[in-house]
Amino acid sequence: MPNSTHSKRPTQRTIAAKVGISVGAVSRALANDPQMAEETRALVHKTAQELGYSPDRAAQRLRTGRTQVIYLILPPHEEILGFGTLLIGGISARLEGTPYHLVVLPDFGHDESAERIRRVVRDKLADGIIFSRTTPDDARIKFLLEADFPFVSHGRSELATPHPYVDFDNFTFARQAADMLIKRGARRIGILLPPERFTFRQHLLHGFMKAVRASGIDHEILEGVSLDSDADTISAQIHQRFGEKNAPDGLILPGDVSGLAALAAIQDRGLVAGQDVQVVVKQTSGVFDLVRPRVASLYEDLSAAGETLADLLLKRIEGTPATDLQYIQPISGFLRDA
Amino acid sequence: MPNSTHSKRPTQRTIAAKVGISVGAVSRALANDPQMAEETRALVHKTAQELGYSPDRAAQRLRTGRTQVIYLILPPHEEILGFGTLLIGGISARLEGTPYHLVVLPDFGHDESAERIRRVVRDKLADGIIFSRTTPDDARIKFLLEADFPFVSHGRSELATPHPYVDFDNFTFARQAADMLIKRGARRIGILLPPERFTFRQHLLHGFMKAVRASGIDHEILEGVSLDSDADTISAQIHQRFGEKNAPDGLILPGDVSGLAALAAIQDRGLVAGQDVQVVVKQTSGVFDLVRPRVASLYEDLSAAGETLADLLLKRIEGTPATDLQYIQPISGFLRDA
DNA sequence: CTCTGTATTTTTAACGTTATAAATACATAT
DNA sequence: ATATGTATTTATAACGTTAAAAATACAGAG
Repeated sequence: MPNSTHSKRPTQRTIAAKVGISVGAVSRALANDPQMAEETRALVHKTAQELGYSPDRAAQRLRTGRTQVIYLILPPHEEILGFGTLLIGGISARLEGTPYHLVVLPDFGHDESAERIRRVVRDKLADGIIFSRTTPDDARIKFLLEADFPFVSHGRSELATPHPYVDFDNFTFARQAADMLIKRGARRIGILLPPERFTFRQHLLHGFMKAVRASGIDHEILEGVSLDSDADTISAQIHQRFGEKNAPDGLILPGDVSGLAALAAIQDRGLVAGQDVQVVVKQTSGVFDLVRPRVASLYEDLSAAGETLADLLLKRIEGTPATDLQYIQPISGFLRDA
Repeated sequence: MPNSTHSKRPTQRTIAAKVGISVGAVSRALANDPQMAEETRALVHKTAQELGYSPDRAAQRLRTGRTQVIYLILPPHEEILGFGTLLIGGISARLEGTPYHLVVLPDFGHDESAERIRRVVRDKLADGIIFSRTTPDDARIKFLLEADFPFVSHGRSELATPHPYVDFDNFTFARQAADMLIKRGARRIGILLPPERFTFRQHLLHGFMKAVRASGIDHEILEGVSLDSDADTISAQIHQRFGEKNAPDGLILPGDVSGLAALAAIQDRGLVAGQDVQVVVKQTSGVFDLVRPRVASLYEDLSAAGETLADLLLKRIEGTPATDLQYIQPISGFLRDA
């Protein structure tokens, strides 16, 4: 007999009985329908408060079709330490005080996130979706646009139809990082990039090339590895590269884990970061404030990104057009190597 | 807008119409009620499949009171890198294939997690709750036991009534860590502990003291800081300690961030970890595989912890008694400093 | 004093599901 | 034939909410 907690929870019916009006009237009073008498509304609100009433989400959802749920699909890869937690923190901060709940679904496997999104839409599991790691021709974005389902992507696409997004300014990051390396006297700079398919690879590359071209500096893109390679692979590859001729003396690492992996490789080679090799990393977690030797780092504020993602999504759900919901997030700060 | 046939989601009514039986019969067939004829059941399942039917969660929830939601309350502090993401990954892995959804709520502010839990219970927002950072006399646990609401805590309490939990074996961690330091020739070992109020502080302390007493080694608990102090504070405090007389030459750091902070302080003092000061850290993220100089580390597998938390919670929801749902998670591996 | 308009409230009818009671069919025992 | 089961299905009601239609009251206009 697990049915111990007998219905002690107040409903609109409870309020209606107490105030002496109909349930429908209570519903509309709580919704602040201007058609209801000011007086009645106040009384209903007061007694609702007294009784500790809170609406039944299931009933609302069944009746209205609005789930009051936001879905967040997390990428399987964590090349950024605490990526998920930071984003979740930001989203939740924005959702605080709204009736929205955040459902989190990590995306194991490869590209099953498309399938997950399909199910969320088909079964109307949420009012809106947030996901990350977009591609220029992102199938998920196409699907969601087609289905006219509210979403905001963390990252851009190159589709003709505009869509809401929040994206870090990776172009400027890469350009500034390259400029920093050059200013410090690097002769040949290298950059580690994300896998080909992701849009932000292009942004990083363009920023990098912009600085490279302006200065005419020797450069390279690290081969055989990407931001998504596991730490050991990155370490090993960079270690090897520094054993070859014409190795770079300046490195751009757009992620916490890859930054650490590169530093480890450099050190294992007997080189000193900041001296023999200039390094600029993109960090989100703050680890590089604690890692020695200190290296220059630029911050991407994922918590703020999360807040903006949620903010734009709520606006999208309320009908704001996509063109007003596109945000490129600036670099939020940087730390000089001591 | 002529639709009605195309975009409408199939319901039990759709199935009933197609098969030619009543809605109630469909419901029971889908539930595999043995009272239903085998034949009918099969037919209903088949057509449900064909129509792409999936039950409406809101309706089920309204009718049955079961939300099919698990709530995870994340601590505000992230002394462990990626704590949230790892735990979420584990929980989600276990929940995969079940009808349960994971709602994540980071706990900003101080101890508002008690308030959040109260609301989850009062408004029946979930079928079960997971939370962490327990105290010996944890108010949340008392409340949930009192309310007879399913939960599993990540961490133990010292309450008389048994409750489900998953807890890392911090006792053994601290004992082994201390033994390692002693074996490496440390003369005075120190440990950084969590704030007083948390249960796992005692476990760490007891493990530490067990090893200390057995060996009679000189020892200390780092003062003026805790695991929850921010990285800068930890760094500064340890830096200062190493400038005083009788400084420890062996350190136990039970967290990623504190480990990094300590290493930074040691290095900033001109000392070498692994040489002048022996260090053992507890890591969950893998960062210490990448940090130089290498230090000894013991792993806490948070992803596995998440899976167990979810597993025990599902069992609890199904009525398994609390005494069968208590798990102390062993150390999952260690990395020797090179 | 009826007519009509306006303000407010009540009634009705769902949303999709499931638990319970009631009904049906058909066999077997009396 | 009537009663008594047994197996299966249907009918009914409800979970709590809200949108739409219908009803009520009461004002001022004619």
